[in-house]
Amino acid sequence: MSFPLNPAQRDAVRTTDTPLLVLAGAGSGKTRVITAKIAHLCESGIDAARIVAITFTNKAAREMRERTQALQRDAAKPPGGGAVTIATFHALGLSIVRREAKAMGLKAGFSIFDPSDLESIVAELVATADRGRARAAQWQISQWKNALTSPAAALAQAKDDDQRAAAHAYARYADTLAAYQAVDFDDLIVRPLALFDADADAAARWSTKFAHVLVDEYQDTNPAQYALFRHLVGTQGLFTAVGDDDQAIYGWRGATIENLARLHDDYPRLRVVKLEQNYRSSVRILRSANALIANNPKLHAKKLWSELGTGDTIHVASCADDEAEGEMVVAAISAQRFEQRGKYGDFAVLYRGNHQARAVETALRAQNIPYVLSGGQSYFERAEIKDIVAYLRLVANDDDDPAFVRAVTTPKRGVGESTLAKLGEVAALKKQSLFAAVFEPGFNAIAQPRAREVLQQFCALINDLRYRAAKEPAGRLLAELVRAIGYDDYLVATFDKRDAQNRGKSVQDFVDWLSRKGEADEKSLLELTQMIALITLLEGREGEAADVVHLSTLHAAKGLEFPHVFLIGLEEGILPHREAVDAGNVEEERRLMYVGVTRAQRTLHLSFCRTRKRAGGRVDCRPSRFLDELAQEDLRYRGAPLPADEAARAKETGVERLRALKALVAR
DNA sequence: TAGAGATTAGTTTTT
DNA sequence: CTAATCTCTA
Repeated sequence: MSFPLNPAQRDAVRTTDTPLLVLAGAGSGKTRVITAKIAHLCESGIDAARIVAITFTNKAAREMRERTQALQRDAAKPPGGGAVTIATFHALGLSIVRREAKAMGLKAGFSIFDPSDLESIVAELVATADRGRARAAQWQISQWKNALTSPAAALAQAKDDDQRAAAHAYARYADTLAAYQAVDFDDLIVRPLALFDADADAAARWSTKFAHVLVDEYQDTNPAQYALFRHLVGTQGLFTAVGDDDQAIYGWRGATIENLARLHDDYPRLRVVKLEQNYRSSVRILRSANALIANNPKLHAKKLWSELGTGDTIHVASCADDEAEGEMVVAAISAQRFEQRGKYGDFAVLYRGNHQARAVETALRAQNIPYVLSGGQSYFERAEIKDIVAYLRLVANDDDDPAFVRAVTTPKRGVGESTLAKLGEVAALKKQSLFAAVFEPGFNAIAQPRAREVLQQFCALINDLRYRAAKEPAGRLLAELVRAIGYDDYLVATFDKRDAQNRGKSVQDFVDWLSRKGEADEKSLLELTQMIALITLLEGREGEAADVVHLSTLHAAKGLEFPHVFLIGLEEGILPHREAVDAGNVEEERRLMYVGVTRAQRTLHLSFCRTRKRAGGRVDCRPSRFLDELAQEDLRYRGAPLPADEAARAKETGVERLRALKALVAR
């Protein structure tokens, strides 16, 4: 870990007087370069408070923070002034919105709506009961926001009725959210930009705040993020953008590779440094990765090399179906762990879509092998956590109607659809929140006495908590809240014993986590509530770095590495995904495969299924075209049984192995 | 209003 | 074949 930087890395670290783009291949030590550069900037006399490093995921931000701190300890030099800001784009945006809330017309306790909160709101705006249609409109609005397209422009470029309906909804969207005193995820980037356009003072505040801006995973920025980046860079124009065009996998979220080309135009003094030495994978793995990605047209040609030795051949397995594939993977993990005296934590199983984890999970559970699922449903998306968070949101912001509805109906307390409908009528009439409508004479007149009483009690509880939130510790209030609403009783009554216990445990973990967080960072309940909306990881558990098999989507695996990687479901329609093929996005799918292959340090297992269960029946599958694009001489067939005659042939060269495989599949 | 049972859709990645 | 939504009854 402490071996010296290579010449290219050193170059990247020491270039501080001109804008810099670092093209960092997979495993080329980019996080190391960023952290070393932060340390270097501090040493060269820049106040740490004037340095910002931006990442895309909370996990990456956390890792960078840890490594920066470690480096500063080693340097035995107290960091001057404040601390370096290390945050995701969205967390950074949140701190801007928070600081400028008043200027944006938001109260301090504004809510952050997640997509599920917005779904019904958008459904109403486009006047549809069809969920698919509502979500399409929601997605479209998000695309427009990330592309910095105004509602008027959106309407002008709308191609069909659905898009026109979405554009009309988009025009009213901002006002609707304002009524709830809420912002969505995209707003965390877009609203600061709007403020900077309208308010020169605020614009200047943020364009001069940082002397150096570092961005990780630059290839994944979308136009809105790029605009924010440019603004933070300001007129001084000093930054370090680190990225890899071969790992751009968020095009569907509006990220555009053109941002790489744009950097040259917007900053003519831009220097480019390439990092091509890979410190992660064996030669065979890299050879296949290079061969694969060579099929994509390239802006900056790049060829990774490694000094880590030839390594094992890459295994390719054909499986009868997804169930067999799961069992094959688990059997291979058991055997390999035994042979190499490895740990479960050395293994990762990667796949295109979350649903593919299921078969592997089943097989792992059958063998009692511990595992973690990353990139699937996150901790904060679990129903029990969202229940509790709904109360917190309501305490922070009583205009938050979605939070009100969720909180008031969980646990069940005798307020149902008809009461909520009446409340909604009054609220709409008076242009008030649901919370405020509870105390309206008009509502009193039409509500059932019992429901009315329950509602008033509920609001009293929320008001009490709000009153105390300013002075009492967040953890204690939360614990009291959970008790006051009888949440444990609700769990026991609603779920079977085991499930109730699990959910109760995760609520308890949440209370503990928030208590610690509140004490450590001196955060108020309000700040913690807003932060929760952005956090996607179970932070508490991660510190343990448990010895468990990792299951992850390819997207969520970016930036990670494992000694042994299993890449499953390599079939046409899955990787590349059918929708992507139809939309002509095979190149992005290829980069996704490339990301998967380059996660592996020592061994790589590829597999595909010949058939797959779907909607009750069975569907035939064909191996992915990407298998053909790997370095065939490094592949070896293994796994599911081949007929004897083909097994003999399969022992020969990789090309023939693959042909034998395909012949088998063709039947 | 709330929970049990019937019905019907279901195809990708996430801050 | 699931899982989530919808409908019906106590």
